[in-house]
Amino acid sequence: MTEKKEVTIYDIAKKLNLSASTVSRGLNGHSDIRKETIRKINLTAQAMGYQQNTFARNLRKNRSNTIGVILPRLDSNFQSSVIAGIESQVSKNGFNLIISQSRESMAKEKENIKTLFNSRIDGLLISLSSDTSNLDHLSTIFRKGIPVVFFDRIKDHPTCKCSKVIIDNVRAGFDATEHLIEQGCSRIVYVSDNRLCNVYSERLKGYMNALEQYKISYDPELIIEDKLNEESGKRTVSRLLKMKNLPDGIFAANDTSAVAIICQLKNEGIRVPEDIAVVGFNNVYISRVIEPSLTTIHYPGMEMGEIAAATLIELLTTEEPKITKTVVLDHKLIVRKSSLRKESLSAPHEDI
Amino acid sequence: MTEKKEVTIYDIAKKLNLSASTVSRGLNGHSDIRKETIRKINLTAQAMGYQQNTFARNLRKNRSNTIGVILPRLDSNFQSSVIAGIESQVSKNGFNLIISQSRESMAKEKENIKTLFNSRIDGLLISLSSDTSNLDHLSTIFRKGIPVVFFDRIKDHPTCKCSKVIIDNVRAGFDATEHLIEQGCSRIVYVSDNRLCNVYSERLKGYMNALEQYKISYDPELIIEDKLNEESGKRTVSRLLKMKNLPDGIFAANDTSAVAIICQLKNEGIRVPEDIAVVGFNNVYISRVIEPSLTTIHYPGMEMGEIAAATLIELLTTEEPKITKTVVLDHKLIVRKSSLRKESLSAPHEDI
DNA sequence: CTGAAAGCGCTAACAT
DNA sequence: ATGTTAGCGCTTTCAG
Repeated sequence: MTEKKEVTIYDIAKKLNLSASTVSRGLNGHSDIRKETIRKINLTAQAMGYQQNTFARNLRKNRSNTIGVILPRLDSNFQSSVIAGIESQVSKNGFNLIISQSRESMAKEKENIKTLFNSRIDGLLISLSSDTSNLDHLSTIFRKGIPVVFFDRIKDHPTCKCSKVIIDNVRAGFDATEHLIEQGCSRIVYVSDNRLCNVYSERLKGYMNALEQYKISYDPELIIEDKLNEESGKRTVSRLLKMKNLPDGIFAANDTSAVAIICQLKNEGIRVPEDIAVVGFNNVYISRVIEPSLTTIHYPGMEMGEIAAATLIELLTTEEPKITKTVVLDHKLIVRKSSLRKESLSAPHEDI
Repeated sequence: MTEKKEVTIYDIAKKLNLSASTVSRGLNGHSDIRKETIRKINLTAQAMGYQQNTFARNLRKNRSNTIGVILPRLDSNFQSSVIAGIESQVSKNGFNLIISQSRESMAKEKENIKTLFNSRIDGLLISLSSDTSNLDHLSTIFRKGIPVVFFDRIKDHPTCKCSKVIIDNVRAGFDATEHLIEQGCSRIVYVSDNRLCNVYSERLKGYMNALEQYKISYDPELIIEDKLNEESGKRTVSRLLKMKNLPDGIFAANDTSAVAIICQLKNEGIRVPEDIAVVGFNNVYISRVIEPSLTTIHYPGMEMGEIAAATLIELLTTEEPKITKTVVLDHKLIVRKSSLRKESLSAPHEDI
């Protein structure tokens, strides 16, 4: 209830007839303190209820021991599994974590970066917002030499090379589109958010590659760009309905939009997959709940988080020279009912 | 790229021929510095790229200017809207935020508290995990006199009174159950997580009240306790199927479990709402997507977060005596298809 | 209205 | 293997 005076290393030192520096070294397990002394120090620290003052430590060491994370949204199965992966690595290595979300806005991302910079993070993990057009807002971070690892939504900086953890979005886009083609679709719509964002432009590229490989002509009308959220489904479907030739397949660059689109198609009396087959991206929980269940691309969020964090921590804990790397994780097409028009070809599977 | 020396208040002082203390005061808008001097200080601080060193400031003031948040999960529409509300208040008032999740585990919650305590948070916002049986793990927080505000999942402490932001769960449980009764259900199952948690025990109480008011006899077999997640739906349904009398209504204490239950009921060939009507709780997005759409209880997460944060900040910024309060927000029954057996009585509405 | 000086708690040369 | 000393950058009495 009352704010007692905090126990400091001086209090411990006095009690043990040692100097503060010895106590400090002991507490940090410094190698040139006697084992026995270390034991005594830890014991009395414990007994006296000593709690390290991180402000003093950070002030002195000019390090915060904290890693910042910025990602587009927290309320997503996928992104929160990334967080879980990050957290496990970060706490295992004794770092702290500050998490912030950009809500798909570059302006908010800029604010987040400012806040994290002012908190003096030692390193940054970031997955960019969909409308982030450049990395200028990271300049303070780069200028101060704070290591950055990108995951999922990345962008290259002209001069500052950073490590990245990604999937092969071109290949994934190809796989999704190819699957629709194999299911007999030939007028396939691609729905994405801002193509400034690598994941959307690369999935588009994969889509184009598939069309090309299967000799399907490309119709620019079929490329739709909107927010990929719950509200955009209606808009997208109404655009589709206005086309003279109705499409027979939709590849949506995330599950949320695929689900919203399916809901709206059903409202309009259009059958999925018979009239239009749909494929999403991310394999979030709702993709199994919707009817028909959603065919989608799965990739491992937790693992992505773990690897990104481990990569950053390595950068933070090893000596120079900083060597950067790009890790590409595997993805996988999960076939469910929303795209299955030829049951014979491939049975739906629910293994993930 | 290079780690330049940071600009300090001494650098500013030197440039302006002032003392560091004047600069410090000026930067903090202290009232007894001349307006003109303040302006000059701010201008040159800006020009020199001065960034306050929070470690030094915190060390000196023995305050972190940081608020800690602990909640059960981040990957939930509801809880992330609470976060959004918290964030808006916190940043508006110049505090920082550390967010952590307990993943419905008291052990994890204990760790979170330890971490936040070591980060020397000035105040704590917490929604308890479902299996938190007591507040012993908060003792360090209470002992140091750190203000705590509970929201949603609360528990009373024998001696330390705290402010709370909640809904009337008894009433909400009553409303949900009454609705099922009005729809002709008489064997109504109540599905919840751990009843140590106020929200679940109170919703049960509301359920009991409704049964009593409508003279429906209470059958303890119909009270089911499990985790309320995606996996538990199967278990719950298989328990129901083993009953000699199949129930005709289910009140699930959250939407996730209601959805999982509906999916499994459908798998088993049981019709919703004809055979069994279902009501959930929270009004998350998926409740609108599932077929049939889910009747549920809505309550305002964002507002809950805003009020909780504002309450804490008031505690932090005003002088003693600390006066605590309890804010009860309104909830609302959203009727959708999963419970509608008598269309005449009340049409489904989708206004939220 | 402004300045001088002390000190928050810790770590790291530099001694011994 | 341990002690001495200085200083990280800031705020805040106390003094003018």
